Amino acid sequence: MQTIEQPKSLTEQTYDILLNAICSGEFEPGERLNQDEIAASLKVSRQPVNSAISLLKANGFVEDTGRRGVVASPISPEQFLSIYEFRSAVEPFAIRLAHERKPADAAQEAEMMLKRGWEAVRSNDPHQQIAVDFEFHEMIYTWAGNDTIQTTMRTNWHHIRRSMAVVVRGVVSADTSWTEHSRVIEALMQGDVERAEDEMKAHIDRATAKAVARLLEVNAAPSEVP
Amino acid sequence: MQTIEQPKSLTEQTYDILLNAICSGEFEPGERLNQDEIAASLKVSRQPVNSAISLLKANGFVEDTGRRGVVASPISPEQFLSIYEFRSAVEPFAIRLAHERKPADAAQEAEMMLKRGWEAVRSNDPHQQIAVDFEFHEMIYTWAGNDTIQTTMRTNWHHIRRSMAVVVRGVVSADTSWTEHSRVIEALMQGDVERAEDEMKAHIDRATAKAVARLLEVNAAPSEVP
DNA sequence: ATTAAAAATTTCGTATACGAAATATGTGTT
DNA sequence: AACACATATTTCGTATACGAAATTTTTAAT
Repeated sequence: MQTIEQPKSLTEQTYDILLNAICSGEFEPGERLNQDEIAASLKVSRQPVNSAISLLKANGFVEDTGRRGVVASPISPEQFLSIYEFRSAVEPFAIRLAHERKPADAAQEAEMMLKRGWEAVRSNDPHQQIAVDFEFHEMIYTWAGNDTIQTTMRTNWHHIRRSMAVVVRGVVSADTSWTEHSRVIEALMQGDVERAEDEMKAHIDRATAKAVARLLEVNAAPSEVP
Repeated sequence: MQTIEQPKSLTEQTYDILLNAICSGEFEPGERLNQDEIAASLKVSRQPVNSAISLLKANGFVEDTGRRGVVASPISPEQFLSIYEFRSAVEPFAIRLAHERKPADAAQEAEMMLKRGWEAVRSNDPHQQIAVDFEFHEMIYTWAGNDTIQTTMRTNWHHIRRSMAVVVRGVVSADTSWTEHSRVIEALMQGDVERAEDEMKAHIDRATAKAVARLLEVNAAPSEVP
């Protein structure tokens, strides 16, 4: 399943840079992406920029407007919710698989991860918190040994990250999140799959609830008129 | 969530054509994709071909070889299994959502779909059977009203289709499949979610078992020596 | 006849060029 | 001033061009 490690092409590098720019909010939802400007600022030709934009479009990070060019996709609460809903089924399933397949040193790995999680909480850096949060869940996916889960969730995560960065501006109560992560790991290490699944389900549901609350809060706030 | 309908660009058209060529087995696993040849045969320049290949790479249908260019990805039983495993969690979940959200005319729609399914079985055309099978499941995803499920599954389905066409060569006992589909719908229409979920789970598990059996059968057959 | 090195060819990634459609600017009319 | 229409400019998608790396073919040496 692993591909040969190639030095990244300009197209891929451009994709990574643009994806990050979109997810971090440098491009606001609805903002147009000008190929010439991007090419100039990255000091590449328009060719890799154009290709990268096709990739972004395929993954839903930009979209056509019916006019010229593309814009960073508007963030829809619907999409955000659909991802969380999706996770509420997939994450507990990943736990079940992880229970069956986790490696011998899973406990140590988990301990280190939880430590890093709490460090991130203390750091008060939202970007750091979002990053480590994903690493925690990715660790579970890896234990689950199912490549489809891993690939699928990685793309979804970028969408979540974007919503967090752009709409919610910051992570949603990272401290309670890591308490919940700990509970999941505890149950999993004790071999109690049912409880581990339930804890994960509860974790996702609580995260959803909080995220939705923030979303409504932000949407309720009056937006400036141009 | 729906994007504005644009007349498809050459890049997108090329992507669709190549994806289909790969999934139908016109390009065998491991076979190289020559950009010049493809461009010439489609009567376009190499530019859209190059872009399309980037898209295929991102979705795992072709991969780098460490040498020049890309090849149609080898089909790994692992990937095939990982998709089925994934489905065994997602499909029952889609049923649960569909139960809550299916439209008023779901019953009629289902009836027509089942009818088409049986027609496909009678037709004895594997391509037709694979296509209608997907349509059935896609109908459920649509009822489920979760765009992430729909998008994710569409890509996965191409991978499944490819395995079917290239490795398994034909659909796996389509007739029992539609008996199972009928059972799912019956339970769903009676409002018995639990049973509908179980039937769907059983359906996927049986499909997996059959596909795996075919896979082993094919792999066991001695391959010709060059 | 093998093998090694050199030269020629292929083929990719990326840059540049071009035409068309979309958008912006200007000009004239009322 | 407000609008209609013409003209200029921008910007995209795609074609073509170019340089470099990979691959094949040729040539030369043992």
